[in-house]
Amino acid sequence: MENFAGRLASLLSSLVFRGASEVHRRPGFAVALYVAALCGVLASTSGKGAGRRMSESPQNRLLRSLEEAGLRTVQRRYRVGDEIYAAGAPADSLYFLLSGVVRTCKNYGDLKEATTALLKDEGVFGALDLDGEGESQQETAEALTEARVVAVRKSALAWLVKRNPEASLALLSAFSERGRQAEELHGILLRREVASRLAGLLSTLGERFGRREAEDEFGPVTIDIGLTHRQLADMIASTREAVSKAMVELRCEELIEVRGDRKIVLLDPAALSRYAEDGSLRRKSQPARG
Amino acid sequence: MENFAGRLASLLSSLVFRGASEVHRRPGFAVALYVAALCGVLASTSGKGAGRRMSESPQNRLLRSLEEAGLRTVQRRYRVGDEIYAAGAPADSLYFLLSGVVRTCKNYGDLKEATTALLKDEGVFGALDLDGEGESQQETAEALTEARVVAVRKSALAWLVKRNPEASLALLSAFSERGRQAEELHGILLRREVASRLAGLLSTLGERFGRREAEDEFGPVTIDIGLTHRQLADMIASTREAVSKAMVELRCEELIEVRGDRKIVLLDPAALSRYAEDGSLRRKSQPARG
DNA sequence: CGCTGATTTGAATTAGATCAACGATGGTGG
DNA sequence: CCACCATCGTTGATCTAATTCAAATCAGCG
Repeated sequence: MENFAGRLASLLSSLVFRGASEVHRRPGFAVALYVAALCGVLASTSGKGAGRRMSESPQNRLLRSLEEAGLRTVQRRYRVGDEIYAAGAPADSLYFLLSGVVRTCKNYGDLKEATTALLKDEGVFGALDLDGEGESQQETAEALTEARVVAVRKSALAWLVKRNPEASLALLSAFSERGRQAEELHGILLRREVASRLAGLLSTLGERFGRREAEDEFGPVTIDIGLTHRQLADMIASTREAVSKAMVELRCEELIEVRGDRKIVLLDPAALSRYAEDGSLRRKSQPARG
Repeated sequence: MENFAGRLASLLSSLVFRGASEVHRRPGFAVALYVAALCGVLASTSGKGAGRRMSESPQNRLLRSLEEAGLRTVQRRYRVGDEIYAAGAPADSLYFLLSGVVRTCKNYGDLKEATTALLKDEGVFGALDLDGEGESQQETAEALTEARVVAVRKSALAWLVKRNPEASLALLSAFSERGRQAEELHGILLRREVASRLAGLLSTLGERFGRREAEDEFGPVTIDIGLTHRQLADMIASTREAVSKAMVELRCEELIEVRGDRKIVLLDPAALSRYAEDGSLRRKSQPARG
């Protein structure tokens, strides 16, 4: 397979010509590169392993590349409520979520805080760039459940990106996934009524954190994380009380249901997202327009 | 300089080992790579040119890499109001703005539309990923002024990323810049009062499109694009009328001024952004708290 | 058991969307 | 050049929806 030869060639050439100048700045990297080359070779000679890698998530491929390059990464475990980083902390690393749920939130107005992103089991967070070394985090990240997180220094990622094209693609993919999610939240915030925003939020939470009750494609979906009304409110720019009232409304419409352990069940995801679009269900059956 | 040797080595190795397998799929690419290698070498031997390149914007470096690789890119000019792509169009390309102002907007609820991004003279737009080839655009993009735009097929970018590490960094940088902007807009949308959201919006528009009146660091800033109240309203999830009233309020507070040609002048950018944070200026001098 | 924090409900208040009307502006076509 | 029309900016009145304030219930936890 040319894949094998290609990887070997590019890794070696980087090593010989470019890595050399890095050696005095980053002792140990030259060795790491040799290791990387060897690992790459060994991995791709095992046909089955290579095949499985193709179906791996981009993030896993990226992290594996880091390991293979022997770059030091810090994996850490957090418990419920633990702070991963606070606003103002140096933004010199990116964080990759391996398992658990993490949320990032922005503080503003001195006492208000707003959840800006919610990640589960995968995804990158931290200031999403590779250059802003000197800057500081704009938001706070905390674990909502037990979580395993890998912190990678941006300089290490930049180094890897320059040498490993697969890693570049993986990182780009991680960035764009986050972009997609941000856009989705943005769309939700544009709705005027609280109930609409809430419906939209629950709808996308269902898509991302949902667990289907049955194998039924359109059946009920349970949102698998416990969220307080306060947290929901923080995501849709509203208040606890308003969320509480909106929940009643959605329950009356039989769009959702709240289980004993506070988890939310979307009874009819499709109708819920329609509700979010239309602002409400005032006109139930008016498909014909114009 | 090792830079020169490194580039040559990595380009050639890609060509020999990896490029070979691409040839039958993409005729002409092998030749492109030779050209790229040559251009790279020639460019970096000219000391001054290499120096200038370092200070080039990442986007320019990226586009230059594309040219150097001989990849076909489509540059197009648009006039005021022209549509660059519509929602639903195939999302197989990314668009790089060279000059002019472009806005992207989302339509929802059948007749409402919301501006999701505003770009000037540079920046990437279109669905920001390299993989979603089969998908379609979720938003519409249109030129607000005369604009020059380069459309690049995602497949070409992916191809380039795999071979040119500099391009990867440039693309990552472009993505993260958009991410930053999206986050900023997100933060603005979270404020409750229209006047606050408007102040926040004008504040960031000032940073991005502003022109200082004097060399004074904190002096007035003029927003260099003409925006109607309707367009402002579309960015902060509000209405023309509400924007009109909020503008009066900001004018009374002497935070902004509207010039004859409708351009908005931020009289005190710092105070304006404070206004956005606090929700208002009710307490003018209450720095001590607790 | 008495905390604390989450949820729920209600009443009062206010912000903003909606509706309507008018002058100003700017572009179009005769 | 002017009549015409569409859009823009502005203002006021009205009405809905959401925030705010207040208070009661409930749940988990040390």
